[in-house]
Amino acid sequence: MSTTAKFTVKGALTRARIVEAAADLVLARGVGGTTLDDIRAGTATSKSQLFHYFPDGKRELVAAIASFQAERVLQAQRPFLDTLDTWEAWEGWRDAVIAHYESQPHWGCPIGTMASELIGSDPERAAEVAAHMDRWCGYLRAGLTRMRATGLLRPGADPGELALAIFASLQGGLLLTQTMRSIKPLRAALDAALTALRAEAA
Amino acid sequence: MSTTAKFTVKGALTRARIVEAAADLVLARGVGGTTLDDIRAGTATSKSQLFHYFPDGKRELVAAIASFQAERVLQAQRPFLDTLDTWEAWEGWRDAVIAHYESQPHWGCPIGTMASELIGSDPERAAEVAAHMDRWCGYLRAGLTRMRATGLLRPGADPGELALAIFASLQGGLLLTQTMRSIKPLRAALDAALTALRAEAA
DNA sequence: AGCAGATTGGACTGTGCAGTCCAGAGGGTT
DNA sequence: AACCCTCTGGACTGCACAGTCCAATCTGCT
Repeated sequence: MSTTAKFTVKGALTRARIVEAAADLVLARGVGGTTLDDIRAGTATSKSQLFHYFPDGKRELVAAIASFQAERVLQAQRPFLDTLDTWEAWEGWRDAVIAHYESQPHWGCPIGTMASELIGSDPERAAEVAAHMDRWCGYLRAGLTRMRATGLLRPGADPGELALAIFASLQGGLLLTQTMRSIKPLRAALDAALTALRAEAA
Repeated sequence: MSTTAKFTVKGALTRARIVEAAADLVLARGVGGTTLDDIRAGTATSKSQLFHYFPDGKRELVAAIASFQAERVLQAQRPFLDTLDTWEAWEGWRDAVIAHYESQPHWGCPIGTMASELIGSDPERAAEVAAHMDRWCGYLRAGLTRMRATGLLRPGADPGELALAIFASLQGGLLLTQTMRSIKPLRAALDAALTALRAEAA
């Protein structure tokens, strides 16, 4: 995290370049469908660089990609993500999410897709990815908790369950968006999720 | 489909045995994480049998597994799936879905997981899997269409969008159920989806 | 300048995997 | 019995891939 003494500026730059390009490749072809040689070719680097910056090989690279994608996707939801305690913020968030995924060359959620793929082949990496998803879902829950505290949600509402439900709609919508090659499912899913949320209004 | 003249009874049995065992392996470890040797070992068959019954190799086997899993998962939703035109039927369906996935040794949706994994590495197979998902979603839409016709849903409701939203909740709930190793997300997602559906009541 | 460590190139290794092939056993039809 | 087609066993091939290694170059520091 903070022990960055290992690389020079140039090195850190190269490392970042590798992660970013590799992230796109993995997003398009999946973890299993992307080889180190693909990444090597896509970044104009050599095998030794890959293992210089990621001594643990593909595993470590995959973990770095997951962090990078998580950061990117959370960033796309700012500033709404941090202030999901009004109805307006939720609407804004919904629009930001749709706009972000609509703009991506390849549809589908980088995080959810990786989690789903890795869970069967590399549970440890899958757990790391799942942690990013938890963090993400946590923002939703935090907003809902504040909404209940401020009386926007009825006292009996369960922020944890609601956050899970909304997050599930998001992930499922993205899954369908990917398989159907259309943004429609995501939009329908989020609209329905917010409708369900409104049903918990005070 | 109907041209079953290729195999004897014994052969068809062996083939079915392979598909069923392979389906479990793939469900647990993913397509990319399951090798033909794993399947060979798990079914006590030989390499030549695999290619005898699936001349196109792993691709054909994967397609067969997808069909098998689709059939199995649709079957678990009967009889509700065919009569989703009352509120009671939707409640029953919800319970049947949860009960089915709760009883599975490995959580997660066999179909959705395969679709997500294959889309990056084998688009043709992914399209086949997506077709199964469309069929599935079609049952939901058909029920909603009848509900609108009988006046249970308001005339302005869009059965297609609602079906997509509910199906997305289901798939997303299963994705989270898989990563979080708990049935809770699925239950929360389906409850919210049905709440949103009720909001469209006439 | 000269050293040490960071950085890079690319050939090489070992293995795990899908797919091939052939020889042989089983079983049913005449 | 003789025949043929289905079914089965398992060795073998070829390749793709993750990971290793060493030598060369660059960069910052003194």
